[in-house]
Amino acid sequence: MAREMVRQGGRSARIQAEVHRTVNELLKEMDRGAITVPMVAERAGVTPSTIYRRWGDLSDLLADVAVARLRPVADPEDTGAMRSDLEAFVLQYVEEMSSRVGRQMLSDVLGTWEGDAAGQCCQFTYQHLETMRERALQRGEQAFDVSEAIDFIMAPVVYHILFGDREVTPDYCRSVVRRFFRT
Amino acid sequence: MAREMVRQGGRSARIQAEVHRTVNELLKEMDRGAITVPMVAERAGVTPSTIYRRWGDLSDLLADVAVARLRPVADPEDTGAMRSDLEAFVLQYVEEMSSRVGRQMLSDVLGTWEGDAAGQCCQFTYQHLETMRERALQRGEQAFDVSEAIDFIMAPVVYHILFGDREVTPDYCRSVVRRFFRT
DNA sequence: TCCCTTAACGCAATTTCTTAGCGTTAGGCG
DNA sequence: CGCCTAACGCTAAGAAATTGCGTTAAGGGA
Repeated sequence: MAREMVRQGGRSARIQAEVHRTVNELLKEMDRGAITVPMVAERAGVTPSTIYRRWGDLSDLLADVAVARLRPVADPEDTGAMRSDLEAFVLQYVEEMSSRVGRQMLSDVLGTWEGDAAGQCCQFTYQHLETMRERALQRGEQAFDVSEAIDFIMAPVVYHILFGDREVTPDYCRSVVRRFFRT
Repeated sequence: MAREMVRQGGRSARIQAEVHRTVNELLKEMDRGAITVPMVAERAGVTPSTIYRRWGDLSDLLADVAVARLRPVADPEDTGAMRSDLEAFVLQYVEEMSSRVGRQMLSDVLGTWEGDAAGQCCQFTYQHLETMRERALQRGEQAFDVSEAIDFIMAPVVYHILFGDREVTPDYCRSVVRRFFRT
């Protein structure tokens, strides 16, 4: 579910916003597994059936909220050089994703294939990397390949966040970027 | 849930096996989202309350089944050389994980933190890589670092399976291994 | 501007799933 | 062989999910 709204103004948009806000609020207060649709509905001031009809079920709703939250609001910071741009980006990404809530958002996104949530989030990353690549080109730097940056930088970081097999520290992030430039 | 059984013989073990078998069967027949606890219970010939008590809820059960299925039954094939060992391993891993069911198992494992399912699966990979490393040492090859193999080989492959942003073809797998040895 | 169409919502009844109490069965140990 | 109790089955109560139907209010056209 969470399809694009046919009607995007007024009541429908208000409810969507309110439900999203409520989910984010609950996500901070309690464990993801403790959240239920009726609970969200009551706090948001709507009836459960509204949520079920619009989003399908709880997983789809959570995935939809996650995608909305992961959707970038601005271009990645311009630090003046390609390498520091990449470093800043991955550090911020990890900062957001390795928290409890961030980790849960990731698995919510990966656990559903409604509206291709995973693909969408992936696109956000691609777009950011592409922006950084073009910036590098304009500076006259020897630019990098976006899909290689995914493989060398993003993939390891995401892997360790998801599987929890090692701390994803800032130092580790920097070492990953360093390794990328030694290819 | 899915804790280690206190009693590991007889009825308890029979039920666990039957429930696992049933889940795997259903996973082949229908979409993961269509499966319910009562459905599993009926087919397995047990009451729903047994499943709820033992596994907690559907996600925990699915994660438990996934971990059991991912648990290796044998050491990775010995192909005679380190590089071909790694290639064979990643090819088989991808073969299993990039199917619809495999993809679902992965997200089930990542979507729960009961019994550290994700960590367990990760351990299986580590163990296999470690086996291959030791084999390489015995052959007198210059062995690789296991955690680097994770970052260079497994992470990209898993990333693309999960996010679905590109086909993980055998050619791609081989190119990932090739890249690893050019470090 | 006002009306018409219909997407989206609220309400309520129904169905299905989940939880919990309690008695029963059957491992595992002395 | 018999005791202890983990684990199961049954059942009832509670919560969540689904569905039909009437109502509200976007959005488009006269």
